[in-house]
Amino acid sequence: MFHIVYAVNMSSQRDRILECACDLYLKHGLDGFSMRKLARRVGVTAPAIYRHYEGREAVLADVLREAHRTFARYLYAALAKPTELERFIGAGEGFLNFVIDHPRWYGIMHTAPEHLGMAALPEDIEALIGSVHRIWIDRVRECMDAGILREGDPEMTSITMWAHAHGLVQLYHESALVMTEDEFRWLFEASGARLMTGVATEEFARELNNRVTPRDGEITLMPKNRSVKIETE
Amino acid sequence: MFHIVYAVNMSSQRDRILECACDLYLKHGLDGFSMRKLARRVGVTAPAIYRHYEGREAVLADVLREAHRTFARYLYAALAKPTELERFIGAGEGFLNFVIDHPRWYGIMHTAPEHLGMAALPEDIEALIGSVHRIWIDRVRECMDAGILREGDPEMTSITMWAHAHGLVQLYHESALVMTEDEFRWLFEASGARLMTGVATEEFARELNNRVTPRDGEITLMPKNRSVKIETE
DNA sequence: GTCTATAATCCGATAGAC
DNA sequence: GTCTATCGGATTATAGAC
Repeated sequence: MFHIVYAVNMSSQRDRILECACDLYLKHGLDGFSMRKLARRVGVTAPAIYRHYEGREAVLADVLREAHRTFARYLYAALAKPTELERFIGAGEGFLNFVIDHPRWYGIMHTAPEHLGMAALPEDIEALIGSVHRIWIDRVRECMDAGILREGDPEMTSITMWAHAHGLVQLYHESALVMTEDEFRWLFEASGARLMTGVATEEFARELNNRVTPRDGEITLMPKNRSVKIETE
Repeated sequence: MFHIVYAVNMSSQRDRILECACDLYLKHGLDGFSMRKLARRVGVTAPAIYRHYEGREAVLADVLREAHRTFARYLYAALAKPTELERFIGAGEGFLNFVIDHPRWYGIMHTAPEHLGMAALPEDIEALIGSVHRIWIDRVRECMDAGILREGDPEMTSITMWAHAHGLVQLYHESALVMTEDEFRWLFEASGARLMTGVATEEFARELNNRVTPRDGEITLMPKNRSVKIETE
């Protein structure tokens, strides 16, 4: 009788290292992330890692890639929904689910590249970011067309909503808002609704609209979007 | 002829160290902050610092205190304004000015205490935070009474606006929004106005108000406020 | 109050044997 | 591919002389 061992994972060691690196980062954050600890977790000594990765920076770049890819998948799930409103809400839910499921990944995605030992973000990651921006802006645009959101610059409206969501999450994660996960889910929705309907009285809102400050000269609010393929499966 | 040297600064060394610590942190951030570098900046060797501070944590706590105190002073400036609306807008401007003038201080204020080597925030700093929350919530409340903001839970409305402002600043500081300081000032105001008037169409806003999700059971949205004295001068 | 000297750890990365 | 051994550097913090 033969025991056949398939060589399924020819280059598996790099994958194993990446997996451990993600675990390590997700558990102990950026500060607790060192090549030595990573090696210990993989079950080898530190120099062995360097056979598979150029250095710490390269490992972290892969962790970051994994984070962005997972994030994109959470958002892409909304695209399958049938109506504009459902896709819009679905994108918000995807965001919320991701930040709750993977707070540290969300953290590393908002860490300055220099802090990770990189001069700049790798091109493919920037492309991933751009594509996620595009998903979101497209949802806003189609909701404007569908009469759900007010007419206006979709990019501008996107940023207002993005900042609000991002800020809520940051405050929650840094424990400036002390509450349970369930309470935060409720807060996220309730505060989002408040943003939709506005916080000013109708009277003051009218007054505010009359003193709009138009701005000449365009601002590029979000970095340019590049196309990128995402495995939806 | 005598040269009289007054001993004006009896305990000045601690103050000098704190000043250098703030400089060091403001210039090189949390990562570039070490007792040795601090000592070099002060002009002594590292062990000398320990005569005046218990350790790194104690120094950082003082830096943090300085940051919060300055922040509070920026906000308190708005209290002198004559009308509710001006105090409200003044508080927003104070916030914006602070985050632009002192991005790193804003950063350390939103750094997890453990990351600074502390088990928890010192009580007096927590009190400072509480008093700043109170300033802001009071501004919202009086604008509700004055018919500028919609009636509702002032704490809830505060959080929506706070999250939006905080999120914008975070994105700007981490260069997710690439723009000049002037452009950001414009964006901050324009996006704030959007938050005031709402992003949804009136039709959809009505629909949204009809499916409000009431929540039974109170949530403590912000940590309890304690009173604290602030030097306004 | 400040110094020199040093302990005790950690880090990233490399050389060279196997 | 992995190991041992090590380089060269950083850090917090302390002991003891002056």
